[in-house]
Parts: sequence; structure tokens; C-alpha cells
Amino acid sequence: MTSPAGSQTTARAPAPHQHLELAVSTVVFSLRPGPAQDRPTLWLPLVRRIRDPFCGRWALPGGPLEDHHDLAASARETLKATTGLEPRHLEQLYAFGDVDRSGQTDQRVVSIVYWALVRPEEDAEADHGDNVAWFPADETLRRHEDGTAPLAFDHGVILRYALQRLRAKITYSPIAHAFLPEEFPLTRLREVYEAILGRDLDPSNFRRQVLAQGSVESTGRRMTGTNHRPPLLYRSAPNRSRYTLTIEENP
Amino acid sequence: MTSPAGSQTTARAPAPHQHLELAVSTVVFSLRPGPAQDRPTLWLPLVRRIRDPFCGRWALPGGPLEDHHDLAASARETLKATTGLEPRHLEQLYAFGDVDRSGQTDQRVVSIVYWALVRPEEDAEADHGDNVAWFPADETLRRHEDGTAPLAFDHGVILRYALQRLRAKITYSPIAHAFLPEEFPLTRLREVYEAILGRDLDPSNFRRQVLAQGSVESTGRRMTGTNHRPPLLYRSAPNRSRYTLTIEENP
DNA sequence: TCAAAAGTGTTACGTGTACACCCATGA
DNA sequence: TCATGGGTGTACACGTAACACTTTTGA
Repeated sequence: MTSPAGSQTTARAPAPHQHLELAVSTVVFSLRPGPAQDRPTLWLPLVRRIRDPFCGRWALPGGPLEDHHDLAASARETLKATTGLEPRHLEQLYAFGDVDRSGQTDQRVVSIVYWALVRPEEDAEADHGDNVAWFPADETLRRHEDGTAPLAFDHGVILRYALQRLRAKITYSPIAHAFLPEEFPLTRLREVYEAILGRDLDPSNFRRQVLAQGSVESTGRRMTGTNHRPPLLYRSAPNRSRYTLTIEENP
Repeated sequence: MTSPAGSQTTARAPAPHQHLELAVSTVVFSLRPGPAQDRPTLWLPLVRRIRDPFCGRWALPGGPLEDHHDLAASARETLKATTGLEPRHLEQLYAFGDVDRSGQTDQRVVSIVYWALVRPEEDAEADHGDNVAWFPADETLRRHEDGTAPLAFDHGVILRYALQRLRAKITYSPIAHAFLPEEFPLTRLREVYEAILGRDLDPSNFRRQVLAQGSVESTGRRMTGTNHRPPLLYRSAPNRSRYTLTIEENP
């Protein structure tokens, strides 16, 4: 049983009259070549804090809930402003609201956290400010947990949970497409699964299963310029799964 | 694709300077004999609103986020106060925060919604105020959606999502136990599944699958006073599933 | 002609489902 | 002894995993 939020506490230290703030943050995942040029790896953008608490540490991009914006819209807006990203897939992750998570005794922050998937091309276009940088997700989590480079606030907990959710969801939902361009050969798609699940998949079985499931459809066109047999290109098929349990729509 | 929250809006009607409030509500499910004494049915407690907006309508139990309480603790506290319930299973459902969901132009309410499972005995003990009553879940949702008896705010949307989540989760997680007393024959457990999924299950296969999965263990004792072969009693086994993706702990 | 990746076919195995059958108790 | 639900055994369908094999391109 994972319990990143800690056990359910009833009452905490008596902080007199905390100010309540509502924030929206997002864990953005992108798939890029790994640090050692090998298989693709999950990366995420972080923002360096320039004031206390946790000044100097890295944190998830986010900001206060904006007036006149729904929660998801606020997440999109803040992401656009801080990282230039407009993610293809955006989904609510969890609401974090422990009394003492803000790191300040006079303020309580409740964060509605979203998670997002973007294509590698998109983050390349984005113009990052000086205080935004991308990091490999697994390494970031590891360095948070062993104390080498802890993230601000409870963002390490949030990152761990987001990774869990991504890895769980990819096994029953065709979200892998959100990492890829419009058209792609099935091998690209398989590499996405392999990167996220952290293990190799049998190419032939993968092919059959994906096609049987109907989440992709052939474009009829083939890739060119390969030094081997040119593969067929596929596109993501309209979602016809019966058990969708999402609330946010995605474009 | 279900989209109870509506499509992702960017900007809404320009309400000048809304006051922001953070609330915590809970969808509580209990399994009771159905309206026609037949198979068990899902019920939930609702609270009648005694002021505008939506005065007179039924709403989910909830209240403002309490100082010095974490989110789940606040949910428990409010539930205890309004319905006398102390649910066995409590889990965060979703955060609802559309700009116009409060029904008032000068106020914006973001609700962190939990869902809970209680045993029938527990709700019997609870002392309900005059404005609390229990309703069959499916009928309530139907009467909300056909306009016969609409719930307050967006609580119909929330109820629908909670039912979906319950029905999805029961297929891969042993939460059904939360509806039952400490010890129970497997037939009781099967009836829980049948009630929630809305279809009959093969008793022999159900038995084998549940036992193989290891979510229950035998007490060695048998039930007495039946007018047929006395069944073995089982209890819920310590959770050893590897892929738990919950954040709140449950007792 | 060779390397490399695309794509097809075949088989073994495990899991879920349907259903026949026996067991233990009270009436 | 019968009705009722508890509990076991078994055959079959189907999805998944393993892997041998053929196809098509550029170098």
C-alpha cells in the first residue's frame, strides 16, 4: 500500500489562522532519447524556485488557480506561460492538501495536480525561461528519494504517484499515442510502451494485439528512407473503448 | 467518452471578483435490501439544502475544508457531523472546480470529493438529522437525469462518476469487503459483486477466483442456523496486491 | 549478398466460463 | 426424503507468450 500523502492525520500542530490558497500544478511527461543515447526515456520540465520556501529547489510548473478559468484551463494556461507547452493529453491526477505541505506555518496551499503528455517536437519548440529545465523522470525521483536533490514541497511524492499512474494507465488505455506524431510506424509505438514499462515487448505479439484492439488504423502510406524494409504508417484511431473513466476531455 | 464536467472551457462569463471557497464532499455508498426486498442495492445518504442556491434540493454531505485537518480528515469529520457515519473505506474521487458550478455569480466553489463505503449496520446505528435521508443510488441518478428530482449543484455528475468508479474498481480491487462485516460466507461476498455489477456470477467460478486471488482467508468456523449446508466463514485478508494506486490509507 | 527491421504463422500454456455433479443441513 | 444452498471436478474457448520463418529495403 503506497501512501505518499502519509497516513490520515486528524489534527496537526496548532498553526493559528492559516491563509488558504488554491494552486494548480502539472506533471508533464515527454519521451526523449535517454541520457546515454539508448532507448527513449521519460523526461519532465521543472521550474527553479526563486523565493522561499524551498528557494533554489526544483518544483513542478504551476501557479494559483486563475479566476474565470476551469481547473484544467488554468493548468493549460499556467503551463503555456511558464514552459510554452500545450500538451496533447491532460488529465487530473490528484488533489494534495495536507495541512503542513506548504512549508510555511502561516499559509496552507491545496494543489489540484494534473498530469500531461506531450510530443518531443512540442517541447523542442517551446521557449523556456532561465529557470525552466528538463530532467529524466526516474533519475529525478531517485535523487529526490535518496536526498541528493530533493524537490520542493511534496513534489517528489506527486512525481512518484504520477509515474505510477502513467505506468498503470498505459496497460489499459491507448494514451501512448499522445507521445507520438500524427503518423508513426508500429515500432515507434512499441518503443513508447517499452520505455514506460521498462521492459522489452515481443514485436509480433505487440503488433497483433494493437491491431486487434483497434486503437490504431493504417494510413496506407509507408515510411521512406529506411535502410531496411519500409514500415506502414499508422494513426491513432478514434477512441471507441467502452470503459472510459476520464472527466477532462482531450483534443 | 464520458465528460461529466463538460468540455474543457477556457473562459466563461465575466463574473466580477468571485469569492473562492474550498469544500469537501463525500459520496457514501451502502448496500441495503432493494426497494422490492429483492437483491441488495446501493444506497447513499443525501442532505436537504435549507438555503439558496438550490434550497430544498438534495445534495451530497459535505462542508468547507476545516482548518488543521487534512483533506480526508476533513471529509471524515464532516461526515461524522452530518450523518454520524465513520466509513470503513474512504478514497479521493475527484476535484470539481468549474467556474460556474456554485450556482451563484459572486462565489466560486472548488470541491474535493471523496467516496466512501460503509457497512449496512453502521448506517443503521447512525443518528440522522431531519434533513438527512438515504436513497437508492441508481434511482437517484435516473431521477436526476430525467429531471424528475435533480440534485443540487453538479452533484448528479459527481454521483454518476462515483458509480462508474465503484463499478470499475471492484473488478480489480478487493473493495467489496468494505460492505461486509468482519466475517462472512463467500455467498455474501458474491452478492455484493452481483449487486454492484448488476449481473449474476457463477458461484463456483467466483469461489475459485476469489480464493486463488488470496483476498480472503478462511476463519475455520462455519455459519450456524441455516436450513442448508452451513458455509465456511471468511475474513478479508491483508492487502498484498502489488499495484495499489491509492493515496489515502484506510483502517 | 548481407544486415536489419517488417511482418506472418504456429504452437504451448494459462485463465475464464459453462455446467454436471456431489455434500450437508433443516424441515 | 426432499429442498436448498455449499462446494468440487472437468471440458472447452480464448487470449497471451514464445519463437521459427519469410519479406523488403539500403549498403
